[in-house]
Amino acid sequence: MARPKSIGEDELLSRLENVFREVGYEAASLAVLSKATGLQKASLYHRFPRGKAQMAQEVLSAALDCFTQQVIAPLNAAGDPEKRLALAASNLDQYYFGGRKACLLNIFASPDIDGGPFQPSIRAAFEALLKAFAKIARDGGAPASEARQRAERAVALLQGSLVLSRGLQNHAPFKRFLKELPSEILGK
Amino acid sequence: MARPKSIGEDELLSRLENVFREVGYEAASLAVLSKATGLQKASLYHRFPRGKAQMAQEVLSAALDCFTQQVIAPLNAAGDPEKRLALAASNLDQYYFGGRKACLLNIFASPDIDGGPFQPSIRAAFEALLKAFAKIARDGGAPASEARQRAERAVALLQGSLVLSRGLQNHAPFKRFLKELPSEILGK
DNA sequence: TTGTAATTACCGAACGTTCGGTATAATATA
DNA sequence: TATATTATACCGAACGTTCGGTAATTACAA
Repeated sequence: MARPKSIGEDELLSRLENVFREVGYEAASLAVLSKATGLQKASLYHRFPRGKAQMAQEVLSAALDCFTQQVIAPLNAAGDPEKRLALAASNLDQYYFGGRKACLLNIFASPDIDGGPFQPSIRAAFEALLKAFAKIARDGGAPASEARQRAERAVALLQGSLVLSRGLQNHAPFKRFLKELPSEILGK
Repeated sequence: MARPKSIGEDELLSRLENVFREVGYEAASLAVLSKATGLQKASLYHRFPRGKAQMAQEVLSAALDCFTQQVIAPLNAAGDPEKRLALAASNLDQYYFGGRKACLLNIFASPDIDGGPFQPSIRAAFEALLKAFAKIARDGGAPASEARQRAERAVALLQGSLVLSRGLQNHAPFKRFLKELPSEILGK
C-alpha cells in the first residue's frame, strides 16, 4: 500500500555506523551521512525524526546488540571454555574487521564534555563484557578474585590493541591480542 | 618593544590541550577554545595564523615533548631498570592525571577520515614509546624476541586502561595498570 | 624628560560557508 | 487514487576565518 524503502534498515544503520566510527560523532555531518547512505537529508529525517542524535543512538544500540550476540553470548554459553573463547575471538576478529574498525565505545565516549547521552550505554556495554570475561575465566578454573582482574586486562588489551593498531596503521597488535586472549583469560 | 602577552604560551597551549582532550578535535570549536583561553577568536588567530589545525598541531607537539621528557626519557636512561620504570610509572600517573585525562594519541587518531595531518606524529610517538619499553625490558634481562611483545602489551594496556577507565567512569583500571606495569615489562 | 614612531597583542564585527533541522511539493508504488 | 518516500528549497544558528582598528609597551630623537 506504500512505496518501498529504497534502503533497508539494517543496511542503513550499517552505513551510518561506518561513518560514525570512521570520523566520530561531531565530524559525521548530515551531508556526509547523506552521501554514505544515498538518502537525502530530508529522507534521513523521515527515518530518524529526532535527527543525528537518534541515528547515533540507534547505531550504537544495533552495534551493541550485534556485539552481544557475536561475542558476549558465546562467552556466557555452556560448554568447553576454550571452545567458547575461540568462537568469541573469531567473532571479535570479524566484528572489528581484523582490527581495521575502531570501537564505537571508544569513539562515542569522547565527543561530549559531560557524561553525554551515550555514557550509560557505553558503561553498561563495558560491564557486560567484563562480566562475561570474568565468568568464562571462572568456568576455566580461575579463582573468583583473579577472574575479574583477568577480565579487566582482556578488555583493556582489546581496546588498547585497537588504538595501537590504528595509531601504527598496522593490525598486528590486534591480531596478537586475539591469539593471546585464551591464555590471558584461562591462565598464564 | 611590544605589548606583553596576556597569557603565556605554555599556559595557552595547556588550556587548548585540555579542550582538545576533553571534547575531541571537531567538537573543539573556536568559541569553546576562546572561552577556555580567555582570548578572542581573532586573538587566537594572531597567535596561530593557520588556525585551529595549527593549534592542534602545536598542542600535540608540546604534549609529545612533555611525554618524551617525563616518560620516555626515564625509560631510556641509565641505571636500575626497576627504578627507571617506577619513575616512568609515577610520571605516567601524573601525565594522565590518575586516569582522568584521555590520551591525545587516541583523541587525534580518529577525527579525519584519511590519514590526517596528525597520523605521522601519532605513529612516531607510539613507536618511540614501544622502543623505550622494549629497551628497558631488554635491560631487565628479557630476551630481545620477547621485549618487543612486552612493549606492545604495555602500550596496549596503557591505552586500553585509559579507555576503560573513561568508559566506566572509574579510574581503577588505570591505577591497576600502573601497579602491574613493572612486572609486565620486567617479567612475569 | 618628553614626544613620537614602531612593534606587538588584542578585540569587535563581519565574512562566506556549513551546520542541523524543517517545511512543502514532486515522485513512485500500490 | 492513496500514501510512503524522496527531492528541492529554505531557515536560523554556529562554524572557521578575516579585517580594521585599538591598547599597551619599547626605542629613540629632541
